[in-house]
Amino acid sequence: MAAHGGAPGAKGALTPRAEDFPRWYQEVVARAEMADNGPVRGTMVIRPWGYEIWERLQAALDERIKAAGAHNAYFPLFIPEAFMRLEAQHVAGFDPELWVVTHGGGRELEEPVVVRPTSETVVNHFFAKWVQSHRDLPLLVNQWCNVVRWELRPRLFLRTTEFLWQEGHTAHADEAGARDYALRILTDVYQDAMEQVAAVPVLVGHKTERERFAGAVRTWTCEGMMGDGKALQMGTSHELGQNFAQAFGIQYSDATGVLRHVWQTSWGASTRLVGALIMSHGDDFGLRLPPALAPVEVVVLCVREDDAVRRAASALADELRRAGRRVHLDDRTDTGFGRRTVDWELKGVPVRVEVGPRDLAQGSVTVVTRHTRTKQAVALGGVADAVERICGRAAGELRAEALAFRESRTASVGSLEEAVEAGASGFARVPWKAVREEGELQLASEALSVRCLQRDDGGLASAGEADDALVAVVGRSY
RNA sequence: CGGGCUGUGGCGCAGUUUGGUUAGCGCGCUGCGUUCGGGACGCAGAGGUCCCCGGUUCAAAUCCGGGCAGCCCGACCA
Repeated sequence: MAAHGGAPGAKGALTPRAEDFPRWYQEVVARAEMADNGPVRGTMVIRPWGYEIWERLQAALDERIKAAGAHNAYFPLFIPEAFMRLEAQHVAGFDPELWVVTHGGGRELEEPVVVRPTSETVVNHFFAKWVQSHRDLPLLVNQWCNVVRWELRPRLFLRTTEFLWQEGHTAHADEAGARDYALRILTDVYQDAMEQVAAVPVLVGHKTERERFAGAVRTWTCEGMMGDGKALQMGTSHELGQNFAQAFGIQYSDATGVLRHVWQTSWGASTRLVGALIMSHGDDFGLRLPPALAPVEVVVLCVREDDAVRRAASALADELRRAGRRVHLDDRTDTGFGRRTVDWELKGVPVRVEVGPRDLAQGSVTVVTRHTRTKQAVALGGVADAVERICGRAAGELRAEALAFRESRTASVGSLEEAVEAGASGFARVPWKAVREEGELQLASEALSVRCLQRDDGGLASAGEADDALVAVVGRSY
């Protein structure tokens, strides 16, 4: 680690990741002031530091979703229970997770109302109304909202009863149109935002029948590896075929006047991504944020109470702001220097500029890079450049580190037995032929699952390509 | 829903076995002062239905009965 590391084992330090990863995670969430448990079991209060990170992720996704041609809309929280029952697999998939409102206005409702676990059904109810002609297609809609699902074992950001997400719903004239769009969302929206913005490398592929979304014909997924070697599903894009179109009667007249059912997709990514960020990049000192997602990119810290220090720090903060950075000036005099540095480190602020009398005597300041925890003396005139350089490199370095970690924990094997062994600490790449449905059952008994199927070179299967030629990525998961 | 464990200031815990004054400790919080180059220190404070209900007893955080809640591990999920 860095030569200037904090006192190891200092009271109040985080539990080391290697000692107890889940505990480390909880402590980071609490002490970086990202979230709290809500009063109703499984609910989550997202605090400003966590929410601002989400807002930046959201902006990155929203921008890409719009670039893919979809428009935002909003559908209601409440869904008639009858809607949920229209598509058989969908019902079966979600039934155990539903929250149902039975009372309103002090009376029992004649027809219970479901709190949306996803909006598939309401959206399609309206698609049936809006789609009449081939000229109405493709219809590309996205919504940002909360959804609610019964959860047995909640964990902040990763799995909560209520969470925030984006759900896209589209209708296309033909199968290829739907399929291409689902893939476009997977790679151009999800994979790109995760790798380029969140700096989390992901594997892309499709789910096995067992892991597929209820009602989909194919589920595409982005899977990341967290700091403990477990997989996290970070975004999914579904080809729905005509399942919902038939259940909801979504039809259009084609150019020859023939009535046809549409082909559809749906896709979602949630606040779980905040958890992915924590677990991918965090270290024993707390969060490490890629600058693009950091609520504060640079904190300018006065080492001690001193007029010259304060003036210099304030001037530097202004200069950095003018350079377009999100800057916070920490000139608190009621909290010790050590405490303040540790707090900013916990929160993952990418760059710390420490201004003290000793620095100023040299005409310089101390610039600290969070993700490497390295310090350097920088001349006052060169601070903006130094910050620019660090922020420019941080995401790439975090991504490379995460990728190297994933590769160090990934083994290519030939048999199910070997996959079980390798999957315990990371990912096992094993021919799907060696697994299949029977193998999946055995994996489940070892707390493992097939995270996705992909080509040996990491590429996506093409239309009509048999799973037999593909590789299964096996691992533990969240 | 099966197995294990725990409920004590905001958080983490001790005390319960063997009932006994005013229920402690660490962190956090408030005030004052000294501090401040990697989680500072002193002094003075605030903060409690000991999960709930009932029972035993002169006396219950502690013993008994019943309830409730939460955590961890297994079957489902973004």
